[in-house]
Amino acid sequence: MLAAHQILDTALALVDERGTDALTVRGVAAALDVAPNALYTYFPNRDALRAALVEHLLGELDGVKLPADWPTALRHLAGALRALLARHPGAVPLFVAGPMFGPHGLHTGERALALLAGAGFTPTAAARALYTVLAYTLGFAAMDAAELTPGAPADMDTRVAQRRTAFEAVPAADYPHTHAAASVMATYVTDTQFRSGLDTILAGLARSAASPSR
Amino acid sequence: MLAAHQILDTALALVDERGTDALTVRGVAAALDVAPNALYTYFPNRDALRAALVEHLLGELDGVKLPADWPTALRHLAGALRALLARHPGAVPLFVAGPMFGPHGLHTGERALALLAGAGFTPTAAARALYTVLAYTLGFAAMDAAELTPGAPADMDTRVAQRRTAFEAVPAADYPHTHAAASVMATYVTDTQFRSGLDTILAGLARSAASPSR
DNA sequence: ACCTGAACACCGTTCAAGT
DNA sequence: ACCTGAACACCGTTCAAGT
Repeated sequence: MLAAHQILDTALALVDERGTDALTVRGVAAALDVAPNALYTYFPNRDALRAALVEHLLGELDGVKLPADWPTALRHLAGALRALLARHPGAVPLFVAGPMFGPHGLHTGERALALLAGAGFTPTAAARALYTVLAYTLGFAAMDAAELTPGAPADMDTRVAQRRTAFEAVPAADYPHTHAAASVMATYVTDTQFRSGLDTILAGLARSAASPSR
Repeated sequence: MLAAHQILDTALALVDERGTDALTVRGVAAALDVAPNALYTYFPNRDALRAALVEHLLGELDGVKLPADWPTALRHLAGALRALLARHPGAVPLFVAGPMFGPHGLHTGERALALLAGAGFTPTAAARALYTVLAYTLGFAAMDAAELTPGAPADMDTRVAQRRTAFEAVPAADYPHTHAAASVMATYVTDTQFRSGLDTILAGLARSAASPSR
């Protein structure tokens, strides 16, 4: 007999190995040696399966520790989400299309809001801060995932080399600044770039946290 | 006889009217009263058509004026991108999956980098700043677009009302902070929230722009 | 070069039937 | 309740053929 978690595990394996498009009802069913329509006992349709997979992955964030120091906590949270999406690039389009606000998403969000409230943020400021960090993290992960070919080798050296090749192909005559900056950007390990942007946001938040409007 | 721009116009109309999934080779061909495979004269495959549509839309950013004051310029640029994506929510997944670095994307990027260089940013700092703003804008637009149903009424009053209903459904007992913040967030016109996050980023950038590392 | 008809290997989903 | 066989209306793409 099947079980919902088996279906989700198989779906995740397919997405990780062969990319977003491999997540098909028929493909998952075949991997489970089952008729395609067998899955409809557990999920009403394909989108429900996708949403359940997102929800399943968001569960990993439940274990993230959130220290009382709010910038550190937001760094941990955003870092964990980014790491999660980086581990499953094929799942990123599902997150983008989807329900960040299921039970697990709400639970993590609630923890973050509670933490910010404890740090002196008003409910409004806390919600805005969290939303900003979330949008940045999701957007960054999306651009990151878009660069990865479905079943390609994703080790950092290879990626940096590929980025360099791609960026150096930009004609320096037409795009001088792009060419100059691109040769540097290729060497940025993506983690470094992610933290840089996140630190910028946290610095901005700290500034308004020091003002009366917080 | 067909033309590439006709195909793209039709594809865009389909995406706008019926959502991302309506962008199919056969659907576009049918809308043009043409056999499905006729499109292969102009695009080698479906992904090329999608990429061309993204590129076509990015062309709208060429007209964005970038004043010398860099925070204002970044506000204009990010605002124009967000407005573009808000006008075509069904196209957002294409941007996310896709090639922000075609000719039009490069051109706009180059203009932004030149502007930041003129404001005293090093190539490295300029590239990082632009990437951060881009990630935030794309992530925000993605979450925004995910909320919209394919052919639903998208006027602001309706959306706020729907958001309120959705957020108020969150049980206050389990998620007190979420519930409290959510009732406020529902009333945020999305533009206000977008500018709030963007201002946070710009404030963070201004801080590092004042330091020697810029 | 540009378009069509026909075909291939896929999709998601439904329905009736079996256990 | 859980699964299957068969069918439906779709996909993207290719190939040979026509103009």
